[in-house]
Amino acid sequence: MNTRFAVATHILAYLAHAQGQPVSSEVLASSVGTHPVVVRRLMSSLREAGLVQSQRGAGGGTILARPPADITLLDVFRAMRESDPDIFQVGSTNPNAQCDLGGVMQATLEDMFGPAIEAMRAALAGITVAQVMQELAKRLPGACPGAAG
Amino acid sequence: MNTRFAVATHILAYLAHAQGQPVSSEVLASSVGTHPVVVRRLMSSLREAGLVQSQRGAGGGTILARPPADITLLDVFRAMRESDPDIFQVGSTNPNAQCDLGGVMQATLEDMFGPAIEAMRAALAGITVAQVMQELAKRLPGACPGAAG
DNA sequence: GAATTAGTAACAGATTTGGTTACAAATGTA
DNA sequence: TACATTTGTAACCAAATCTGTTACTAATTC
Repeated sequence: MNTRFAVATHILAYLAHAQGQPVSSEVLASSVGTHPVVVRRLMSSLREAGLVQSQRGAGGGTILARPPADITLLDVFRAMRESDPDIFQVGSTNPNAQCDLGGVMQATLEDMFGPAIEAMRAALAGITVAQVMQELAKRLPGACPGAAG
Repeated sequence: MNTRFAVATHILAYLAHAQGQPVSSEVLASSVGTHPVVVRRLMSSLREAGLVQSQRGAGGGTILARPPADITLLDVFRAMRESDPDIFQVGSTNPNAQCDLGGVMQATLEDMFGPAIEAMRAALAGITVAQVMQELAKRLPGACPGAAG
């Protein structure tokens, strides 16, 4: 899900840069360096999460559903988690049934992990797509004529 | 790596509970609910990370290489990362070569992710195996006679 | 020398992932 | 209406990964 998260953020930054102009999956795929269907597949998650809106047909494409400053990396992260719901869920295998250490271990780890996960969430929630776009713009001083990628 | 992390922590808590008595991979596997070879495989990482020491032969097994209070979940996390070095590395696919957005995007995301990762690391570093063991003991009031699992 | 235990290679099965093709549905345009 | 464009989605393949397992070697104790 590394790549999914990176690609999703890439896409959102691109859409932010497009300022409301619909962008096709083909253009996005070209920028990201993947197949348009991969982009559309990923877009499904972003759409379900309410981060983007798509329109079919000629001249169609995808736009941001909210201002870039109102979309945080935590939103993106959550959107990606839809299809991968337990990244941070401490996985238990099939522990000894005679004693309940397995279940207790899982619950314990989840509890002890809690603060770590919360810390990460808080940090992610502090970064917006607008910030990512700005940071990108800083590092790409006109290198890509007319497009974010 | 969810399960690997959980199993590793499970093992370390067990070893902490054993208080210096070597524990065989068979016993650990039984507690975790997996195959002894899986345990030994995982133990390789823990050994390389300097968290445990093993001894072959009759009466052999594995013991903690340090006091449980000196082993944090961050240590465990790092040990697991050995074989999975880029969990937090923002993966780039194969972005458009014409403009360098791909590389810039990766670098940017890594930078913006940095604080989030640091926050998580700090939280993990604040939890020791001794604490996990204590927490487990609290929740297992004598349920498992003579062993942690 | 026998028994026990770790270390490790090798393999099978299941799952996941990314890329691809294919096609239906929607939408704008001539 | 007919056509081109674009999304939505299913299906499939190849590659990678992970877990469990077998098998064997090396080390250590008795």
